Amino acid sequence: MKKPLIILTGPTAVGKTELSIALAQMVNGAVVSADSMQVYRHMDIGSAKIKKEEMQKVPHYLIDILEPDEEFHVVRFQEYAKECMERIYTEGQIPIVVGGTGFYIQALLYGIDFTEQKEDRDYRSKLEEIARNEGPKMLHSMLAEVDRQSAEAIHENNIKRVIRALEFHHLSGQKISEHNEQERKRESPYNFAYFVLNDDRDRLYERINQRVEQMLREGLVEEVQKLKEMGYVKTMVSMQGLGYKEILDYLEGSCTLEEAVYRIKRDTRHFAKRQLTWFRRERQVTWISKPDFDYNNEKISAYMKKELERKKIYP
RNA sequence: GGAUGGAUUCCCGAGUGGCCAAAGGGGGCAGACUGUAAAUCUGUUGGCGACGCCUUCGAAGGUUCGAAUCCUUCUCCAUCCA
Repeated sequence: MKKPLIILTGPTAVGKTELSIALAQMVNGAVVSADSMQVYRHMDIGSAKIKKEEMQKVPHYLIDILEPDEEFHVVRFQEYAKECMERIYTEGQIPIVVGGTGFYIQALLYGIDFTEQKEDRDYRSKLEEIARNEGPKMLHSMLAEVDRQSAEAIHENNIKRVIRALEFHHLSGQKISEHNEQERKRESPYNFAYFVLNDDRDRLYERINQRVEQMLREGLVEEVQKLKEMGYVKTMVSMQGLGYKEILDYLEGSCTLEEAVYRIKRDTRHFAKRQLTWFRRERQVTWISKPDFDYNNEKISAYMKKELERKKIYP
């Protein structure tokens, strides 16, 4: 018997958080955050983290679990999320995965196997050096030699992914392309509903712009200043988050505040678009277009409930 | 009133007789993605019954086989002189 799982996702700033509480209360759910930035403590404003009082006693997991100098990635997410879900099931609740990181959601939903690997820091930096000194072409042709298929699929300029493919081969002796192909065939071990909340593009972009302004009013600059004082620097994964890297640039004097804000807005819009591209590709998703429900969360909740009943997820 | 510089495709901006539907950047749109994913990367961007045709480079005329590019007049903008 597959266990129930509800996913609520969508592009950034579409209104997931607000809806998640209504949903959780309706089905006796607990929220598992699928967000690569909200895991970090001291990063509240820029990551649009839910506030304690907004939670309304709905349990939330994977928020504020790491310090900003700690590394976080899919594998860790997958591991932690599974643990949280076990606990939620034993409490007799339904896990609701809420967040915008599609890759994380996929890894959890399909239980993709990343095969435990220890890192080989040296090999990696060797590859990075090759890319720097001899150019991405060189690296790409190295990949072509060991894994033709991957080389064809990955553009030579995408150094990060070329390196990962090379690293995968180096560490496991296998081709990542073959591994991926297998993983793609997986069936989800859960009885799930995958909701993607969406809005008209224009409205979404407008909301993003406004939310950035709101963050500024709430003290985004001060938040980043504090992080900077705590010793967190641009190279850390956490500081690569939207809103953080740009304000850091401003605080270091390499651009004006106006420029930083412009870039945050623009890049957040781009990000939202990429998220949408990802969700479009996912199988078995239920799209929820806000205008179809007159922007009324009660109507949306009622629709979700019907879907859950239809799929025998709840009750 | 006079002088000079400018007006280019959604925006900025190159182009100064044919190789120009027009470089480059931005923005938009689309896509990829399996251990950094709020990351990283790719494609596309005047219209169409598309190896061809049609409409675009402030406006109207003109020169030329041929004009975004040269000439004339006009409109608007910027700076300077009165």
